[in-house]
Amino acid sequence: MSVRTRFAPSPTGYLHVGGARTALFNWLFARHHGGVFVLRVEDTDEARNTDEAKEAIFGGMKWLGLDWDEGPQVGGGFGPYFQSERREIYDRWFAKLVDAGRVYEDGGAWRFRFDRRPVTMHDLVCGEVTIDYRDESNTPDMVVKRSDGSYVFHFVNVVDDLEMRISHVIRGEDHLMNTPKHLQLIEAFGMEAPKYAHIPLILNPDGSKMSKRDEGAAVGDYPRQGFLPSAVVNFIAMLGWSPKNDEEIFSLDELVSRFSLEQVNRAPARFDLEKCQWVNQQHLMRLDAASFAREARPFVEQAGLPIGDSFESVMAAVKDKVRLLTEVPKAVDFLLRDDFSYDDEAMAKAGSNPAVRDVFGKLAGLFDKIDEWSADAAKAALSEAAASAGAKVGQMMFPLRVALTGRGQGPDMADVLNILGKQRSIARVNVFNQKLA
RNA sequence: GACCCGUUCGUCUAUCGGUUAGGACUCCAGGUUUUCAUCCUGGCAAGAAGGGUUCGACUCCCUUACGGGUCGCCA
Repeated sequence: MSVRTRFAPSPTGYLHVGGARTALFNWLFARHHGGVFVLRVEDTDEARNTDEAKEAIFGGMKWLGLDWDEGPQVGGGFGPYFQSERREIYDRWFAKLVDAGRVYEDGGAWRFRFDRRPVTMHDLVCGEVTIDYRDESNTPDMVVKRSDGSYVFHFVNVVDDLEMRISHVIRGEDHLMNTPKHLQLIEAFGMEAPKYAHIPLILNPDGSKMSKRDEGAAVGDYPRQGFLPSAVVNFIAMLGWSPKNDEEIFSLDELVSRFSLEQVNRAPARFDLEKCQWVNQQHLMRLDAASFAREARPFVEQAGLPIGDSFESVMAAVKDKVRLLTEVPKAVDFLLRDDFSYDDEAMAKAGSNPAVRDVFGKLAGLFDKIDEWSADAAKAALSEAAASAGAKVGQMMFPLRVALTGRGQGPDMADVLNILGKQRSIARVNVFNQKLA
């Protein structure tokens, strides 16, 4: 039996992390088994559907790298993939229920008559779960067709899974109690049910259910907050799934080869933004310099900084120092432009050593005498200046940092010296000396 | 309220009856980096509670507590 999974969002809001993870698990499962991943839009609630939401969902999935083999924009042999366009198919399946005598009219709507017996499902994550349908108060016959003629979720969802030959339904645990209903419907149709896997929900840090508006909930916010899609995917995969060992940083491809439903946990997990950022940093550090520069560039441009010839080496100098891409502009502005400001606190600290004036007074001249500029040569010059002033070179490194960058922290000094080069270094030392005076 | 699922450091998790209960994030201390970050070392920190079963239970069973979910002509 070939594996066919699906993600079936309703376009009533942006893509949130819970939905994204459901999509991810379906996608990973399909890719792992060489199967097919279907995207189906459940847009039966016309009042709440919006085109923006639809675009947000498509865009969010593409950003995460979750491509679909069948669905909107790509087509497929089991379309249409918008439920709003599948009316005739539903009418046909509804007729089967009528013929079988399993539905009855109630107030203009049509209800499905449940079989009053215990229903057992074999969930791939939760195991065997039995719901007793003899207790009618807890399981009233459900409406499958509204009085306005439209069909409800349970009906269209089941019909589409059947029609689209879905083999595995991986969805949030909030659907666990719906499954017996779906099983009864499928049985009434005389069809074979797909396998079900209900994955635990994602909670807020305080344990409440994560929903719209909660911090970190909207996938659409992640790109501009400086996250890499591979990091977000990695992080949400670890919320409810574990490789069962100590590894925790994975690329999308690595997740595909390792993923299995047996490794999905049963307990809900809380969303921890701190760790998500740490995962992002790990992914950033695994990028090669050119890729990092390409990812960071839009953020640097948006901050209004000039992209010079040294851009790639500048990016390489800060690659391992940021958690989010949004931190890049601040980390490199003094390398990309010369009209930066000097931090007062750093200046005060740098100037607190009385030897600094003497040392730096000589430094520009020594720099100027260097024929072949390099970080080592510059440091040697600093050593010489320090020695002649009777100061320790180690104590001059911080002042040098302030002189060249205007602040007390930043990239490695060797990187700064190399990127700045001789003339800019001399100019900055001169500016520094004027500020000291 | 009824029904269902769940419960290991603050958080994400490992453990398939016998372990000093491991790793990671966060935090703290020390080291390296002449700053910060990275990195290294160390530290704080957990089996919800009570009963069973067993030579032995975090692991199996029951009860309670707590958390989450579901009970729509929403999806």
